[in-house]
Amino acid sequence: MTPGKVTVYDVAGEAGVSIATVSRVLRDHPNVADGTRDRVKQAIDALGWRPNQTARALAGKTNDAIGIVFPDLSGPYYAEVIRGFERTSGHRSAVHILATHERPSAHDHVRGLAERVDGMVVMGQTVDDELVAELVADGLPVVLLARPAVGSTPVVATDNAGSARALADHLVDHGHDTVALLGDPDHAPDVEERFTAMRGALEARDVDPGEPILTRGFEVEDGAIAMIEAWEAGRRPRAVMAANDQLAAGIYRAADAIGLAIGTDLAVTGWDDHDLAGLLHPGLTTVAQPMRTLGTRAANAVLTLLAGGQVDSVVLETELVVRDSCGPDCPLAPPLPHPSSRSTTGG
Amino acid sequence: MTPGKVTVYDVAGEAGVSIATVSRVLRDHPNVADGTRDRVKQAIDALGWRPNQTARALAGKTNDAIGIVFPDLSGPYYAEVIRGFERTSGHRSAVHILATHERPSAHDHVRGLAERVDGMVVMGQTVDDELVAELVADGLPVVLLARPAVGSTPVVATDNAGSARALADHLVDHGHDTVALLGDPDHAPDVEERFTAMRGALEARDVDPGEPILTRGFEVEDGAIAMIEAWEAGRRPRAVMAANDQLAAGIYRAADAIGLAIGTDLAVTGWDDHDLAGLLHPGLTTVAQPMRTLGTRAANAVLTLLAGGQVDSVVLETELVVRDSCGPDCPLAPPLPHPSSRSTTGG
DNA sequence: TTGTAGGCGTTATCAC
DNA sequence: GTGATAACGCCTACAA
Repeated sequence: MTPGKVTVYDVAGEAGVSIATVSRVLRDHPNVADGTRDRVKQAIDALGWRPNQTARALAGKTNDAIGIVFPDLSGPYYAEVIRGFERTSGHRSAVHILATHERPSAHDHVRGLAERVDGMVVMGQTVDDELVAELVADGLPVVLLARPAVGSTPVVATDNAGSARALADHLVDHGHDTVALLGDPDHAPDVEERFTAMRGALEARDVDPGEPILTRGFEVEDGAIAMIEAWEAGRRPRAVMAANDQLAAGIYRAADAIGLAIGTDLAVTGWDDHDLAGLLHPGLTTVAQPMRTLGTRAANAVLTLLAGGQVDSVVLETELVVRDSCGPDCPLAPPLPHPSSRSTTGG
Repeated sequence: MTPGKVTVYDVAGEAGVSIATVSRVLRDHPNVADGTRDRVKQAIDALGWRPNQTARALAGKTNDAIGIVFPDLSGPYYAEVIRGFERTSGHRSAVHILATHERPSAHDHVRGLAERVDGMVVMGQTVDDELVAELVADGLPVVLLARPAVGSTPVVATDNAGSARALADHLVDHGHDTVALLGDPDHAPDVEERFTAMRGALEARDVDPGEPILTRGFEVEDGAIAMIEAWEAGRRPRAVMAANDQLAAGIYRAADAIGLAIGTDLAVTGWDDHDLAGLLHPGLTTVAQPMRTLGTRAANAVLTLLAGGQVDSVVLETELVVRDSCGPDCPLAPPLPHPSSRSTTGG
């Protein structure tokens, strides 16, 4: 049986035709007599033949695959993007997902991936500009996702600056006059964008955020540690804007340890609208990103590129999700103690 | 420039040798004169040659890649597994991640992936037994992850039954005598295992869990909806054991809507020890799985298989994480209002 | 130690 | 319509 070993030659022999004809039938080429076509088709599934993908790729055609490179896969963010991506592109190509995890070998892995796909999506700070440029120069269709532009390569992104400013303004409206930023802008371009916009909005209202409280990653634990250390070092913000929801959750934990009440003693905001964000106590004020749409758009973009089309960059809207962690008596927050009306399933 | 177009022939020409020698140098074959080796190496990086992976694979050798198939990528579970997996195998091979999302085309995608890798890890209910058997029969090294065995294919799994029983017992110890199961056992073999064990433990203590409250998925929203519907249908459990933490979080939401207090009116347990589980209010009692280790073990297993070695199945220990959602005055729960001592970064 | 030549399984360009 | 046959880029006996 072992269907992996059947080749065009076997099928051709079985059907009494040449391999060229088998190939034509496979690719639905018009110039094949109906009778022949039937015979070949019968031979194909009699033998259970499936064309060897590697050989097909070598012969100069397509890999029938698209690659997507992520910095990491944890958190609520990526899974949804992938979902959107696969829903859109998965019917036409295989999707190879690569997580670089900031490994030094990332460069090689990306290059390796590039050889196995027909197009590639690059998300965040995973691949440096130089490599992106090389890939593009090699003729590989590339789409950038939530990442600064490189040359004229199309970018699909979400609006960081707008919501960042809105969030900062909202905090100032609450009366907070000492607010700090918490995260690691150096390892995530979108975080850097957010921080820059937040700082701008705060300074415009005469609030100086000072130096960001640096974290060593973007997990709950990282946020808790950084916050506690900052506190012990004498930092006394009344409001902290975290780079994402998990770091924000870390602040909840730190507040617990320090003896601070979130919302009253210390305002906190996050980013992403994590699926459990609304169930924290108090509910976390954050920013929702259209993650699945991000994936869908990226997929459509590569597919268009593959088809030889032109793609323009897009910036998708983000949405403020105001709950209670931003401060007491929030004019925008819903009334319930556990604000939970917001759906997490998204669009 | 375009390095993608350089071939062995170019390098051979540049170095004044044959392609065979180039190939030998590349593969560190011993029988090459030192001088020749140097000349070839210089030529290689003078031209920036990188062997074409597709051609290499076609020539009958290796794909330099391992595949890993997941049912889905959302939730706290998979990202960690992948992390462990890539840490271990990533230096030696590329890793192709495939999420099937229960698509009907999953079968084809898995077959397609099988052609591009040297070995494969299959997690959960993503691939039916028949296909697994086919792949194995075709000679592909396969490792099963958190999935029922198929033939003698090695399985890496976590202990579902033990912790499930412990969790059920703990609930009964709390005095709960009407407990329900919530989830979708039909679409996740590990959930089925947990439910079976829970049911057994409950019945041994004369508690009848009745029919599980069925959900349509494993997201927060799915849990909330199912719980509310069950309540409206007259179901009145005093304790609910959810299949995972997200569904459990959904119960928190439902409880809010219904007007029930988690921990007192309604006990809840989850599974996975989601990174925010300890920050829910009250903290969620759940079960921690060694997710990264799961990935590490799986990776080691395929690597061993690739090297021609033998691999035995393993079952990794899981750990009860008792917080407050299981009921008031829990003898095992930590004293703080927001129990948060447990690290989420894992081992 | 090094080179020649025949695959690996398709696709695609020619003739017929 | 159909069939040889030359790529595609590399690996690897087998020779030299």
